[in-house]
Amino acid sequence: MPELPEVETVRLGLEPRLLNTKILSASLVDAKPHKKYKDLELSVGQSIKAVKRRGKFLILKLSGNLDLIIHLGMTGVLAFEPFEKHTRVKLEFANENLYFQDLRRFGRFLVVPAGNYQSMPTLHHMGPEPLADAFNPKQFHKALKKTQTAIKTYILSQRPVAGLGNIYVDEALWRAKIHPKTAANKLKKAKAHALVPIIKEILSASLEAQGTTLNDYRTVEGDSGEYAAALQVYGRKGLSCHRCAKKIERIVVAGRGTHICPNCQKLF
DNA sequence: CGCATTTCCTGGTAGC
DNA sequence: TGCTACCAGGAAATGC
Repeated sequence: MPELPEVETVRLGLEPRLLNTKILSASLVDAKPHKKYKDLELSVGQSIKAVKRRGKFLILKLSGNLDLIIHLGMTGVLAFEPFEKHTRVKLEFANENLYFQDLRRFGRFLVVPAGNYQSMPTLHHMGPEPLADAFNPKQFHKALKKTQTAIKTYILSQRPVAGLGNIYVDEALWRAKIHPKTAANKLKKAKAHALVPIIKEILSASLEAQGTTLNDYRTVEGDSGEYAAALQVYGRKGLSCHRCAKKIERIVVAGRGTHICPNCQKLF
């Protein structure tokens, strides 16, 4: 599913084609106006002045002091060629159209006043970008002190750091030898510190591979990401841990399928 | 406020 | 074979 490397790959594909183009029409296709598809008509006649990303959200900065916010959810795909099925949104430009496909309708596509994210709590309270200097060991350790929530759950909340979803959080915790149920404020300082460069390395490597394609995710050009081959725990239930050869297990944390090596990741 | 649980949504698949 | 039940999960809503 689209997490930071996937969304950034999509952003890079969109930017050169959307910059300084005018939205001629914005229409819902097999979707009704809803909290997740809102105020699209306000984007009509506006020009796209920047194509940004914050965590897993794409933010198109529009000329009329508006932001067009796109979240790919689990199955969202953007492309300039029409899809056969599950198209939800079509944006028309002078020379081409942008289509949004979303099989399971977990995605969002909405227009808000620029920078006004009050109605989007996750975006509003989002932590630092993981590849930026603001995400550093000292600050991360400080953030983890704020709650006793399980470390995996807290990272998924986007508050201590932005952009990680179920795949990369499992990968990072395995690399750092941290059990996902460890209370955030109980994590040893050394472990918290170690997790920071690990997160940066995993996300950078995945971005280099254009992300992880398991099922739906595609680049704007329709290509698959190649990072799936590098996954160490996610989707490897019953297979051998690449570090100690014990079998990878699948547990549930905060209602999410969670992959761990029971030998490398002990809960203290 | 903090934290846990439920909801949304649909194609694939396990089980009978 | 054909049906039902359940699973996947990001973010918001709801519950306590």
